[in-house]
Formats: sequence, C-alpha cells, structure tokens
Amino acid sequence: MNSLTRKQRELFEREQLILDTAQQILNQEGLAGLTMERIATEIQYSKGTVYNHFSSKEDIINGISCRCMNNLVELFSRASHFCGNNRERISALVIAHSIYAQLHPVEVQNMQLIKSKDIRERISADKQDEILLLEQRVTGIALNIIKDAMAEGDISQNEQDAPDGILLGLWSMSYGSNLLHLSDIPFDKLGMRTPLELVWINSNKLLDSYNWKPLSTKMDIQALYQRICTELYQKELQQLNK
Amino acid sequence: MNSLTRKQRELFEREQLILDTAQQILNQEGLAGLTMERIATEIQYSKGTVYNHFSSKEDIINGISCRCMNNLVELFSRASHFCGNNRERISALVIAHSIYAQLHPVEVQNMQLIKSKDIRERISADKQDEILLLEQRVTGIALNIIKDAMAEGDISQNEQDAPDGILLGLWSMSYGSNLLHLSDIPFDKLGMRTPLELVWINSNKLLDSYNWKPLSTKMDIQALYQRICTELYQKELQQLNK
DNA sequence: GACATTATTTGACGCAACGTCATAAGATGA
DNA sequence: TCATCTTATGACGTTGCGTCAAATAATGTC
Repeated sequence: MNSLTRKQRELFEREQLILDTAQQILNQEGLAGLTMERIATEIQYSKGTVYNHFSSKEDIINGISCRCMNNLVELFSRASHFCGNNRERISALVIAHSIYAQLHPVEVQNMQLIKSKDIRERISADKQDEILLLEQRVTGIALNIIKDAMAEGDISQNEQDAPDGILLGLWSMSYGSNLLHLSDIPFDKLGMRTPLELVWINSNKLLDSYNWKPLSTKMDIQALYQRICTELYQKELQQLNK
Repeated sequence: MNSLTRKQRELFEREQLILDTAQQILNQEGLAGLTMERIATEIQYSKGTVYNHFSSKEDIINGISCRCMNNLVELFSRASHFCGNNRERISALVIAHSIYAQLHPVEVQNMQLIKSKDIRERISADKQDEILLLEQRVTGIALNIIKDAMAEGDISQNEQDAPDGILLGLWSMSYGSNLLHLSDIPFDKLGMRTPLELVWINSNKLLDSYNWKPLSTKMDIQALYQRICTELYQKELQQLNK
C-alpha cells in the first residue's frame, strides 16, 4: 500500500515534470517547437514514457490548459475575497482576468485550439471534464458575486437583467479584450489605446448600465484599480514588469 | 498584353479554386483533414502547383481568412448604410458580426491561429498586410459611425469616451461573444442563455452607458433587431436556418 | 511549321514528427 | 534465486510538409 502510493506519487510528479517542461518549451519556442521528442529529451526519458502519461500532443496542451485555469481560479478566488462591496469584488475579477492573460499569453492563445472540435476529439473524455469543471468553478465564482449583489439589493432585479446576462456581458468583454490584446493588431498604429487599457473603463460602463450600485460615476475607479492591484496582485504585477 | 492578362486571370481563378476547395475541406473535415495533397487531388493538379500559389498551409489558412474578412467587410458595409440613426447603424454592426461568426464558424475559430506569432512568421509580409488592411477597413467602418454620432451630438463628448473606447468596448464584447459561442461550453446545461442571445442586450447596455442617444430604454430594441435582420440580412439568416 | 526559349507542372524525395509495439530492463514478491 | 508483473525504450510504419530536378507545355521568332 505504501509502496503503491510512493509509485503513484512518482508517476504524478513525473506528470507534473512533463507539463512543466512542455509549458516551458511552449513559451520559449512556440507551438511548433513543442514536440514529443523534445519533451522526452528534456526530461531524460524516452518518447514512449511520455506517451504513457499523455495520449497525444493535444492531451498535453489540454494538461497545460488545466494548470493555467487553476491559476485563473486562484486569481478569481482572491478577487472574490477582496475586501469591499460587491461591485468592487466583481470589478476585481476583470482585473484578475486580464492579469491572467498577461501571465499566460501563449497558453491562453493556444487554449483556443482545444476548443475546436476535431482537436477535442483527441482528448479523453475525463480530461475534457476536468476543463469543464474548471470552467464551472470560474463562472461559479462570478455568479456568486452577482447573486450576492442581487440579494443585497445592489442591482435592481428584473427578468432581463438575470445573472447570466451580466455574467456573459462581462465575460465576453473580458475574454474578447484579452484575445484582441494577444492578437498582434497594432492598436497604437491605428491611433487607439489597447484593449487592456480600455477593458477597465468599459466593464465599469457595462456594470453601470445594469445599474449596479455604487455606480462608477460616484466613485474613483482609477483609485479602485490601484487598490485592487496592490492589495491583491502585487506579486503578479511585479512578475509582469520584469 | 491580352494574353498576359488571360494568363493572369487563369492564375487568379485557380487561386480562387484552391481557396474554394480548401475552405470546403476545412468545413467538412476540420483542420486536420486539410492537407496540401488533399487539395491537390481535389483540384486535379499536383501538390507542386498548389505550392506555386501558396507557400505553406498557413498561407492557405491566411487566404481563407482574407476571404472571410471580405465577407465581414461586406456585411459591415451593409450595416453602415442601414437606413436609420447612428445608434441603429452601430447596433447593426453587432448583428452583422454575430451573423458572420455563424456563417463561418470553423474559419473564425481557426483565424485565431494566424494571430499567433510562430504561425504568422510563415506567411509572407504582403499577405499579412492584406489582413491588416482588412482589419482597418472593418474598424474604419465602425469608427466612422462613431464619429458621425459624435459630430451629430448623439454622444456627449468628453475625453474618456473617445472613439477608441466605444469601438474597443463593442469590438471586444462582440468578438468575445462570438468565440465563446463557438467554443463548446454547454451554456444551456449551466442554466444560461447563450452569448449570441445576450450580446444584443449587452451591447445595447454598453452603448446606453456611453449615453449614446437614443437610449435603448427609449426604444423597442427587439423590434429594431427584427428590422435589421429582415432589412439587411434576410438572405444570410435563411441560409443559416437550413 | 520548326526551333529556341521561357514558363509551368509534376511527383519522387528528404525530412520531421506522430504514435505504436515488440522487446528489454527493472521492480516486486514468494 | 527465480518467476511474474510492471514500466521504459527506441526502432519502425505512417503521414504530411515542402523542395527541386526533370518533364511538359506555352510563347515567341524566323
């Protein structure tokens, strides 16, 4: 029994090692440079051993995605515990999401891949469920804040403004901003500010439109932005600045 | 001269044939099924000939993207000539964008690919410029409407609400909604409406928040939705329904 | 129409990467 | 110590990309 667990732990640790290595290669050399041979060489095992852990390259991408989403869950969780009103807590999610995209640019972009059908087919069902579960945790955190806000009367409640409307509004805006930011459209050359600069303003506008109190017109959102950054994401922002 | 143009026309037509074929394969069998051999067989030429037109598979994806974006430009252009006020015209863009994503689901999803750096490197510079140009046309149409609205006093003008803010707000929301819709997250099972159902509401909320007159609270946006669909996109919607 | 020259097409070839599997090496237990 | 079961290996088959020398076709000239 003990030896079994030791064995299992060894396997688990190697799995992590594989993902560590794969992620590193992905970041350094892009998706094209990420090959099974390359990973095998790097971890000093043979290709077959890698295949004992992951059934395909897509499976590895999926594994990397799961790790990243766990990071997102952690960032979101921190945001949801931000010491402030519900409006401030939901705003913190937007910042969390954009920091996430900046911390994991390559991964976020390639995560799109596993969303396409013919690639998803090459990933085992339970691994897919893992992603789904993580997505549920992420949306769950946001939904809880929205429900809190409704329960506490921060938002005027009526049918059209149901929680899913607010959630998807913020989510799609956030998601879209992140991906636009990562695409290399030269916003500066088009005389525009970048999506990441503007998502803070626009998400606040959207929340205002849902009449989520306190409105951004009644508070200093730049100060709030700073406060969230320093209180919640000091470490991550330092990492981004170097 | 005449023979030269004939030759050129032949080449151009074959290029179109290649893209037609590639797009068809992409839709029927996914990215994995799209191989250079496959295209060559289909058009009854050899692989080498295909390579005379496109330097790589990525180059073909890029070509397909350009065609799609031309479609988007056309849909946008129609929206911008919608017979109504500026607020209605900009709203029509949102509908256009979502119809576009539904008409070209596979292409839109794979277009993300050519946004990633290591793949973009495999596309010739002038082909990349083509995409950039199209992106400019698309954003240009939207920007013009926003500027019209500002000039005509539909939007209260102040620094923060500069055109790029509105543009990127709508763009990222639209873009994000489309991609979320195409990812196979089971929104229904999560008890939510879908991104495409909600983007209409949320984009209107955002525009309201910019105080873009007439506000959606003062008009029947469901009726407007219907009017835009029937007046501008009858044909496309019929195509989608079958 | 015959010939030279230029342009285009072809498919065999080299190469890289995926994923498999028979065999080798190692661990476990009696 | 030996038998058994588990894990690791890398050679192998396969596929698909992209190249290029040779074949074929088109064009122009006399």
